[in-house]
Amino acid sequence: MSTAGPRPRRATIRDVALEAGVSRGTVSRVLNGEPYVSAQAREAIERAVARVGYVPNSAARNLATRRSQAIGFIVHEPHELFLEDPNIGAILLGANRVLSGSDHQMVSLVIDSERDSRRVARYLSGGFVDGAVVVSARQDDTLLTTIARLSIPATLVGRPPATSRVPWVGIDNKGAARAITEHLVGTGRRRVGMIAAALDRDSGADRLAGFRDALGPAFDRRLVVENQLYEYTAGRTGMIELLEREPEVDGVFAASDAIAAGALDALRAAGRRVPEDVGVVGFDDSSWALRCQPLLTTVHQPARQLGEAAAASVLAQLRGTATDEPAGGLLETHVVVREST
Amino acid sequence: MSTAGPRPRRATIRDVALEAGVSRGTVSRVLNGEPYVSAQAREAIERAVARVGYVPNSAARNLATRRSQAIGFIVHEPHELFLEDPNIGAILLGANRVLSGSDHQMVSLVIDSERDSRRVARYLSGGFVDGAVVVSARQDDTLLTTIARLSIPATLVGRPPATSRVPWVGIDNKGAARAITEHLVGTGRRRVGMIAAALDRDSGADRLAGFRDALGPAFDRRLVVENQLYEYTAGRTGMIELLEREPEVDGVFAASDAIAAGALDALRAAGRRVPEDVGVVGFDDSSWALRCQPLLTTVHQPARQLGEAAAASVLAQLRGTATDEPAGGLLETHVVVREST
DNA sequence: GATCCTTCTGTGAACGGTCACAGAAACCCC
DNA sequence: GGGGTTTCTGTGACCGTTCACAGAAGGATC
Repeated sequence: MSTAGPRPRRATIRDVALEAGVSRGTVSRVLNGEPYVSAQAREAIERAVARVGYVPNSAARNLATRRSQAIGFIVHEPHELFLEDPNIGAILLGANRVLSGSDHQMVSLVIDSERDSRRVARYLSGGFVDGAVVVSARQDDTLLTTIARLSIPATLVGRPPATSRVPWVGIDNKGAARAITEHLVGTGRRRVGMIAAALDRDSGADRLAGFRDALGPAFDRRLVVENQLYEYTAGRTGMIELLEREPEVDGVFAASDAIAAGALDALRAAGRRVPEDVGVVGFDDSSWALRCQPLLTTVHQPARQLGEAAAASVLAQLRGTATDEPAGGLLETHVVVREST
Repeated sequence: MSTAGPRPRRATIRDVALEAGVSRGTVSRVLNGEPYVSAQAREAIERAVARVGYVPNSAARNLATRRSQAIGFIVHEPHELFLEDPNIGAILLGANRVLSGSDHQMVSLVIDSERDSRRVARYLSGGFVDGAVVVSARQDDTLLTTIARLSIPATLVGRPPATSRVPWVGIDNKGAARAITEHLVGTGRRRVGMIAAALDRDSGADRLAGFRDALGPAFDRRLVVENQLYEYTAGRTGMIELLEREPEVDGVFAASDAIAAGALDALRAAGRRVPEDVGVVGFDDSSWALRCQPLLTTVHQPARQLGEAAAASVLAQLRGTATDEPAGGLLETHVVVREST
């Protein structure tokens, strides 16, 4: 297939008007479902649209309305994780469902470097999107500053820094972490460790805080292994590290299901039985949890609903119907007991 | 949709012209890096751009140039798989790399129902994208018809139906399947089965054909279990089914790594040792392969490069520099021997 | 029958860029 | 100094919509 050639000119609103014997204005009104159009004109226009194969030109509409009908879905994670993490995936699906339901296009943007960050900032300023859902922003994210400066309607998934006034949706990571740690301790574990991750984000920091809370005086800093990311390999190496530091460990709270899966494999390789020798719990209740052997006890997090809520919040801001509480909404979590404890 | 509130008016090309004391035309030329602009004017304009905080308006540019600077990335799979399948993810990353490198925005579109299909068709006709990369189209896909009708530059990942003249990139699924089956047989297996999937697509059908080829007269239809999708659970149930049909089975070709991972878990649950009792091979060399215990022998597929090649092909079509061979390019694959055989 | 709604329609001016064209300025060569 | 390039600049038309405004037609009310 060679030359792009001049694409065949497509039918415009004028062609439709001509064909239907009315004016552009009337056609526009029909297209946008406005009242005050006679049934007769409406019908003629609909027939004309079909006959000339008219499709609205979005660029022209965007220019005239100064809106793009697109919402950015911004993820601040390495590209790989964006695809691997089922949690982010579920949030994305939820957001997409709500957005496409209200005739908005979702545009995914991944930030994985300083360069990406600038590119995305430029993209946001360029009027490509009317609003944005921001996932896993860091506490010190420059993106949040950009958004505030441009006053683009945006909603965060996860708790923003205290100083920020951006709306958000999230879960009570601290409370949930406390709950699942208490469950773990409740199965009679004495030496409980944690494979933590992403401490530069609210989710990571809060999960560690909840863990510490639950253990109280029994908390031992030595039994906490820290990682950058919520990922499988971090679980594997983290577990090996933990076994070295404390061979007697009999309980592990992994900061995510993927980490737990890695930890389970490391434990198996080390000849420990789960749950007999060591109890393991995760966080997320993502597809990893059901892929584990044994099936993972974890915190169910309503990831899809988080995406839906965030998208709905952005749309509400766009319509100007946002309730005026800048604070965020917390969605419910609960502990799901399976076979690993 | 009610009032969105008047966003603060942003600087336009006219403001820049005024500020720099030149005309719109000259500003436009500088912005697009055209020659024939004096150093003096160029400098004044660059300063003015910074001073007024000018950002080009894409809708206006798109309208005038009749281009959108966006390329669709269309995946015809269930939403879940889109996120779970690391193979698709790698293709996506490759495509994105090439596209963002040449200043195009990639827009992902997932088709998961007849309704989605229509929505995407409308999207394509709406001039939202200048071209498209299409992944995992079915053999009878109506999408291909739409693309042909609109004559949108597009490239398929995977071999299209014989009748279609759309450019494509892919791998030799049949040859690769034959090669890995031969490897499996070469380790002394006598009763070799296959967990096949996605037979309605070229990849699935070709992998089965290659398997059949390799076995020759030893091929036994009874030892082929069929599934809809390339997914973990299909591997698990497929393996159980296979063990029921033929308890003596000592070799398994899984149509994807995810399927192989499921098969491995089912084999472990059934008390079979891998590779001692049963040899297992997969396909893709995705992140699943390294997550398996034992590590999976598989076919390495250059997924990322497939994405890059497909994107490059679309861009070439857009520029009109496409070589005039409508046929596709085959990328190399090779067998990676690890621990499971 | 004059007045006032309500319903419906057409028109011109944006929206913010690009592009072709015309013309000015500078340079070169005889 | 006249003619021909080459380099640089400004202008008006256009891309395909929406939107505000003006005005026509018809019905109800006095």
